Amino acid sequence: MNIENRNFYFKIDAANKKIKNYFQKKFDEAGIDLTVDQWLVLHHTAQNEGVNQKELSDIVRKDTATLTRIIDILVKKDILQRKNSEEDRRSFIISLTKNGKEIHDKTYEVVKEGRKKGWQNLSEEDFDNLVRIMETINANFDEV
Amino acid sequence: MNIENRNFYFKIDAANKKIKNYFQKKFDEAGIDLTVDQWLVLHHTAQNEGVNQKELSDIVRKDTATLTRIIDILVKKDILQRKNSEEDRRSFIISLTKNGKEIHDKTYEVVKEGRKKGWQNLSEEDFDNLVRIMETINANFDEV
DNA sequence: TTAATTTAGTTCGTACAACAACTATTCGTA
DNA sequence: TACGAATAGTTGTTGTACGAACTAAATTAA
Repeated sequence: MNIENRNFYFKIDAANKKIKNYFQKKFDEAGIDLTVDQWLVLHHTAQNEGVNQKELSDIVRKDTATLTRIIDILVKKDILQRKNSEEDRRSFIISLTKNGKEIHDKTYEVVKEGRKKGWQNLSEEDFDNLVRIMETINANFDEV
Repeated sequence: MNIENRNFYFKIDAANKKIKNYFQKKFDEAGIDLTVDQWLVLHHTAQNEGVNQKELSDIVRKDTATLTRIIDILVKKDILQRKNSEEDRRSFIISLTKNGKEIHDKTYEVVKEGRKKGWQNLSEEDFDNLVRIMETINANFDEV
């Protein structure tokens, strides 16, 4: 196939939406009041205790404006909390509330089930290839 | 790696955003007044002359509500046109205007350049694998 | 053939994505 | 140390995503 006709974006975008919708449906069914993006922020906060919003925005790959709004929602839901940084008065340190920890644990189980389901008929090697391809594309589009 | 820890969605979502942003930047630089999603609708309309909105929504993988709004915008921009279907008075047949054809041709060149750039350091086999993996995931999440 | 159901398309509400403009604070350098 | 540049975070705007409610037309069933 001619390289110019490799419409990988369309394929990736379609799968991306499908995955997101599936996880959202599972959250809804499980009575979990979170969007998939809210969960991503919760999850990466759980795995990176003590980071500020700027650092978190790099980790979750959302710009700071988007992240501000998602954190606002999660704070309202008593899942995350902002604390003033002692080193930098412009910054907030983000962490999970007690409630947030419980919701994360519960939700993580649902996520793991979804990952299993999504990877049926695919191998370890497929995963490695997928990651490599995604990261190569990412690098190809870095800083023109 | 434990299957449950294969967070493929996060990888795919990150690459997806990167690709979309790159193409958008190229459109902007080329003076093309289209979003990437608008271009997708334009492109698939060009390749499927004579379909109605419902059929087009399946083809471009956007729900009918989203598609209605994108078509509204493209009609305002004199790129697409709605014609009443003769078989079904609820339906519109979507097609390109003369201007739409010109914009599609011009823009397609930019898209092809982007595809080449995005696929650097990747092979024919990688493309086949990517397509297979995306389609397998899609199937895995079909109709639970 | 009427009545109930389904379908094509639109509109509404909420959330995410990106960019731009803005405030407050910190950093770099003269 | 004082001033200009850079940085953390917020807000506004436009566009897309999706479910839900809705209209009008087509289809199916009684």
